[in-house]
Amino acid sequence: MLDIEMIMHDPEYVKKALLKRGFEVDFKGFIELREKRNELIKRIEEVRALRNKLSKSVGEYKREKKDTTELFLEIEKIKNSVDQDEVSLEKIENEINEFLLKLPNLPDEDLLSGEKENNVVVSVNKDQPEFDFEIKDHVELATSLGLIDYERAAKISGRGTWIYTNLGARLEWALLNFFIDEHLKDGYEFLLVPHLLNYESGQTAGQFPKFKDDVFWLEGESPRKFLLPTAETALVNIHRNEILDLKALPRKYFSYSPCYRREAGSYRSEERGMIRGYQFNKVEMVQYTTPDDSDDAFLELMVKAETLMKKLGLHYQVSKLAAGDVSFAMARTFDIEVWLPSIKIYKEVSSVSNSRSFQARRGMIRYRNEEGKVDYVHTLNGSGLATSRLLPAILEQFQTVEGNVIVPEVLVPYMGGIKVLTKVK
RNA sequence: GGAGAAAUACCCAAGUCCGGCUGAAGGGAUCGGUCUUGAAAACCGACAGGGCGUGUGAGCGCCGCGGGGGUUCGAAUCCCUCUUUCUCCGCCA
Repeated sequence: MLDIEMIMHDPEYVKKALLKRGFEVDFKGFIELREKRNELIKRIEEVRALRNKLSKSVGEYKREKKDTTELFLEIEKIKNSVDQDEVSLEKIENEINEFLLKLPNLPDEDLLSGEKENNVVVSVNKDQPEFDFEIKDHVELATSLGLIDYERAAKISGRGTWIYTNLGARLEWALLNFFIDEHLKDGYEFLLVPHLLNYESGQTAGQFPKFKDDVFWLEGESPRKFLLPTAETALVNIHRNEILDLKALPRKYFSYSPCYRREAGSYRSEERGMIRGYQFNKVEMVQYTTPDDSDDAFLELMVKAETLMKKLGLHYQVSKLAAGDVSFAMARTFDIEVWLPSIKIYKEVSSVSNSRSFQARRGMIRYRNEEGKVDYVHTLNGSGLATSRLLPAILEQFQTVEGNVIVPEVLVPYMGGIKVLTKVK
């Protein structure tokens, strides 16, 4: 949610900033609604003040055994005078709210405008791996090495799913455990969250109302619940409607969860195997900070995510997203994209974002500053990392001429000492 | 799933039967002070926050006793509804 005062004071600025991400708005109607709202509030409150005063007198009169006929006459006169105004006010408040909930976050000043094409690669780790043999893609490798079973997954679930089998399951779990240990070392709090969330959580995170068709809803649940599309949705909601102590900031959390996404219509031909599915695993980091600290926190999350990639020894690039490619709730996003040799494409395995006060405003997540004043926190999140996309990258980047895969050194302890994935008989 | 009980401020807790002098007793925590070499204890003092409207401002007003609605001149208190927590029973990993 954007700051209403900011819109009221400088609608042109907001309009221009949103245009950078390709979002067109006109605030004229909105400003009129706000003005109308304030007018109504003034009128209603005046009448209420008078009524309160008179009602209080009734009590006093009764105690003193005075006649209250006069008072009741007066109350009767004003009683229904603002009924219509109250109805209008409620309607206007709803309209205002709906409008605000549909506005995306303002992109940071330094972002380029435009869509994906304007993303900028800001750094690269290692050279593209070169192979002097014909490489296999991760589907071939996973199948021949017995790591993934796509067919039986289709049988028991449907398309867009897979089963991690044997060493495949172990490798996926090794990644998760490795990441968890790294975050614990850095002092982040480990939370395992519910996967079924309520509507308010989706609204605060910024998924709803705009993207409520992108998640899986549970039938027959009342109030309705959806499957979390990322642990961020849960983590960013745990302090909803709270005022945090300054001493409690920054808060640094991480969680592992499967991520459930409908990905309606976004399936692309090169996205075979486990590049895009209805369910994938991810470790997610979230920070709550003061506004002053959020830029540092962003860097910290970035470094943490990149460090994991470096320790795995993968070739990747970091992209600074253009305003139009930054998601609805975020002011800035850097993606870490891993190289997939078979399709010669970099695919996102981590997305580090600063929402600034956008989510905090939606969820009334606040803190008390040095002067004792209440202000919104900043929320940030970063994948650390999406394992289900990492596994294909590891298979492809670390494959050998024999069709085996070298296990990244940092994962070997988590694999029970297994250094190479070879074909099982 | 069934049957009960509850939700009051940072925490505990009174008030709810019998609606008005209750924006809410009391205690703890916290903060400030006295005392002390320092600390503890004791004592004294402060301590309802938050949202919204209005005003340059001190302030004033509206809404706030889990959320939403209703009854009433007036609701923490009465009614409806939702959510959550606890206890018991059933079922189950």
